[in-house]
Amino acid sequence: MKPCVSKEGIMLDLKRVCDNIDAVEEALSKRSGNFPIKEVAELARERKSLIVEVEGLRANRNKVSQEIAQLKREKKNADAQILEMREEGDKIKALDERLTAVEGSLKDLMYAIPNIPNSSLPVGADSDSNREERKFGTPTKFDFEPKAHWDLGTALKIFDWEQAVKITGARFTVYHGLGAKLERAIMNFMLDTHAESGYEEILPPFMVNRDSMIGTGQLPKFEEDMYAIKNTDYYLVPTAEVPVTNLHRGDILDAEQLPIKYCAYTACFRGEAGSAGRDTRGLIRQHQFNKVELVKFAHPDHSYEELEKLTNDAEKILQMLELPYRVVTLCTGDLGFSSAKTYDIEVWMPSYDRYVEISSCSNYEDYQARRAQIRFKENGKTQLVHTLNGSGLAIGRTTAAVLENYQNADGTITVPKVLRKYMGIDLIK
RNA sequence: GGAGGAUUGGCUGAGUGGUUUAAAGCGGCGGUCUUGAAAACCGUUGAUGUGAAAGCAUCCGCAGGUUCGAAUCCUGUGUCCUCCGCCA
Repeated sequence: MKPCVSKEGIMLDLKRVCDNIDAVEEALSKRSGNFPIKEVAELARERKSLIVEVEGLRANRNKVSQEIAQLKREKKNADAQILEMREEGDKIKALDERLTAVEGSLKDLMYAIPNIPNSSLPVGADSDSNREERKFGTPTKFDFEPKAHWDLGTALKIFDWEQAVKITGARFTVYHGLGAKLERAIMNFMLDTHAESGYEEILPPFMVNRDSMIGTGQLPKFEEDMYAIKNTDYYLVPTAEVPVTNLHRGDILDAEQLPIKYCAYTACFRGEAGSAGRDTRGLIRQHQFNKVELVKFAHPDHSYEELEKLTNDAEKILQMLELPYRVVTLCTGDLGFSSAKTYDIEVWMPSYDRYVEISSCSNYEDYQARRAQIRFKENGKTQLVHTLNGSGLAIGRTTAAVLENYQNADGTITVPKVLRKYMGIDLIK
C-alpha cells in the first residue's frame, strides 16, 4: 500500500510557512539567497486538496469492500461492486501518483530552505557584521619573532606533510612522536573535562548512512562537501554531530530525560569544496581532522539557556589551556544553513595575527528534530525536541594554537599545565 | 562471502486474502475498594496526515507489485539469529 502522506520530516514547519508566508519571507530575507516560499505554499495547497480527494475515495472503497465481503459470505453475486471498485482503484492510483509527485517536489523545495534566524542575531551580509560578545585573555605577546605552527612543527619533526601527500594527498597531516601524543593528550583532556561536566562520552561509527546525513541537514544540499564510500550507502562523517544527533532519530523521549548531553570524539572528513588556495599551510584546513563534539537534546523552553551553557562548556577548555579567545555571535548572513543561532569561539592565532574559529556552538531549535523526527512526550503531548551542538573543540586547531601561543624563542614548546599529566613532560623539544 | 531461519503495538505473542476496524497476556495510566499500600475487579492505552469538530485516511522492518480488497501472496532490500568461510 502506498503511503498517502510523507512521513519524513521537512525543514520548517509546513503549517507555519503556509500560514505566515510574509513573515517567513521577511525572516529569511536576512540570510543571503532567495528561497521559494510562495512555491512551497502553492504546492502545499495542491497537496491538501489531493489528500482530501484521495482519502474520500479510499473511505468509499473500504466501505464497498466490506459489502463485497458480506455478499461473498452469503454466496451472492458481487460483480457490479467489483467492477465499480476496479474503476475507483484506477482513480486512486492516478491520484496517488500525482500526490507522490507533489510531495516529492515539495520536499525538494523544503530541503532547500534554511532555518529561520533567531531574532536576536545581528543583521548583516558577512562576518564583518558578527557581534563580539566577550573576550578571555589578551593576544599573546612575544619578545622574539614568533613562528607559525607549521614551521615549529616541521622543525620539531612532529608533523610531516610531505609524507601525507605521498600516502594520501594535499590537506592531510602525518603526526609524529610528541606531535601525535600532543594531539591525543588534548583529545583526552577535552573528553575528561566534558565528562566531568555531565556529558556522556560516545564513540560512534565514523561512517553513517544517507538517512543520518539527511537527518542532520548535510544532505541533500551539501553533497559535494561530503565523502561518499564507493559501492555503499555510507558517508564519512563530517562531524560527530551527525552520528550522535542521529542516535535518537525517530525516537520519542521522555520529558524527564531532557536535556540529554553527549560528548564524542571522531575524526571529521570534509571535501572543503571551494576552499582552494585558502589556509593551505598547517593544521587549520584539512580534509581529515580530529574533533570533540558536544551534542544536546533539549526541551524547547530551555534550549537557549542550554546554548549558553554548552558554549561555556566549550570555552572552559580554552580557559584551562590559558589560550586567549573571544566569542562572537554570527550575523544572519554568516549563519549556517540549519542553525537558528550560532556562537563562534575564536582562539588567538599568532601566525594569522587574529582570532581563528575553533568552535561553533549552535541551537538548531526544531529544524533537525523535524527532519530526524526526534520528539519527546510531556503530559501526554508529543512535540519536537530542540537539538544543539558545538565543537568542544577542534583538536587540530587547538594543537596549532598551543604550539603557537606556548612557543619559546629557541623553538621549543612549553606544555600547558593541564596537559602535563597527559604528556608526562613539560617541554616539547 | 555462502546456506538456512526470523522480523507484528512499550514488552511477550496470535494471526497465511474479506466481522482482524491487529486476539490475548504483561507493563503503563485512571477508577472502585482501603487509614494508606498491595491484591482483586472495572475502564483506558501508539504515531502520522486531514478536518473547526465528529470523523476519515495511513502505519504489522523498509520499498515496490498482484487484487474489488493484503499483516497475510509476489519482487527487491535492511536488520537480527544459527551454521560454514574469511578476518583484527
